[in-house]
Amino acid sequence: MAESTRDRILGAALRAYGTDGFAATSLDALADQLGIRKQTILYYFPSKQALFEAVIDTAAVDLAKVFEEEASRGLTGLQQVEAIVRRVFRLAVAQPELLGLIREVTRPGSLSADRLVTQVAPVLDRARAFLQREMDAGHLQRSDPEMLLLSLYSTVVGVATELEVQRAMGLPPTLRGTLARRQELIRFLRAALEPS
Amino acid sequence: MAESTRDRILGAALRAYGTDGFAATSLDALADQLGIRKQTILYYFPSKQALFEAVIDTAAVDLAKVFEEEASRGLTGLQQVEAIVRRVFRLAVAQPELLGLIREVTRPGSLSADRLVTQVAPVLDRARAFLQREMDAGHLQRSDPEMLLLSLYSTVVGVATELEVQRAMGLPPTLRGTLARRQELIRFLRAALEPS
DNA sequence: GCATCTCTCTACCAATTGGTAGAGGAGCTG
DNA sequence: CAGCTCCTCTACCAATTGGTAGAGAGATGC
Repeated sequence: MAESTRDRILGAALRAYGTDGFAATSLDALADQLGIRKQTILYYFPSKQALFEAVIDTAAVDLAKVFEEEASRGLTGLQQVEAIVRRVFRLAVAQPELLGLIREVTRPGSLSADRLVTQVAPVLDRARAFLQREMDAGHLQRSDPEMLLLSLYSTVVGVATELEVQRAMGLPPTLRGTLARRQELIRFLRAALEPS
Repeated sequence: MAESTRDRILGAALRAYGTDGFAATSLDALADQLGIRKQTILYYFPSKQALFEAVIDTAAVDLAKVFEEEASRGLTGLQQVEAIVRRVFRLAVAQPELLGLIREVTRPGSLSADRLVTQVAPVLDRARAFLQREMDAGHLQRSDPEMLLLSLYSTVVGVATELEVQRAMGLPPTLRGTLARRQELIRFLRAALEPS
């Protein structure tokens, strides 16, 4: 069965909001892109805001699934961290708009941040518990797991999504360049996390 | 002498663009905020886009000055890195909209990224040279300076600006919380950069 | 065959958008 | 005083915005 209209709208909206941002994307532009009328969008989603929230919800589910999947392999210490980093990079290449949406939603003062955040909270809890456990087991250098998690988040998402900054530094936006960056990031993280 | 109208406009625009984003900020809203008419803004800046570019230009100058100032103290290795981190955090507290603007401008696919980026390029060059030099001198763990710089950038700016993610993790957005985060980040970076 | 439900459309609308044209006041210069 | 520049304003405008009302087409159920 072909993709339903509703799903096509959600997909296009995710791409647009995750790339150009919510405010910069009009319903008309979205509809044009899909070859439908704006009123069709408003049939499925009662308002632009409601569409945004639906996009966030589906993105949250997708993200949670990705991480849940990657975390349930039972790896330990740095191996698990590396696996997650690789997964995030795969996501950044395959679905950059998903990480772009996170960036959009987590803008300081965002009203919709809670919506994403409460749905991803279990993933964060799990991650924090993992870090704590691995520190206790001596597999990772000991520090505050909450703040370490924040540092990890910033570093990984930043390196995976800061394409313009990378261009500014003269780093090529090619697949090969991305993989090199991933490799270097893993080295950086290993140095920071390996128990001394 | 009181602040000129032009400067007041630039200041309000920086705050608005750096917080709500370019697309979400109308000239009318900006004018209301300043107690003037939109046409006064258009007298000083021929278009909304031109205003944005002027904001970027002044922000670039400010940013370059901040880093230039902090880099000219002749510190070495981790001390210099720490000093910069502290400075970025001071900026994040005193002028969050400046870092917010960076975030806005460096959005993937941004058309104005070049404008900021070419002006800050000398700072990046200097930073890269510094890292290279310090690695050669054995003050920092050896790695690719370009990619290390990207990791550093992502981590520092992320930890300093990802307020919503921090709230999501239950980290308090207080000054004390921010300082604790800075401290933890420095520890993280020290672990990653200290020569073994 | 008829009614109902689901979906997409045309036709509008009021509000807001960025931008133009030009009036008019304040202050300086001759 | 006359003329000029600098600045801020009022008065508009066309285009775009998110959203409403409701027609019509196709499938489904009785």
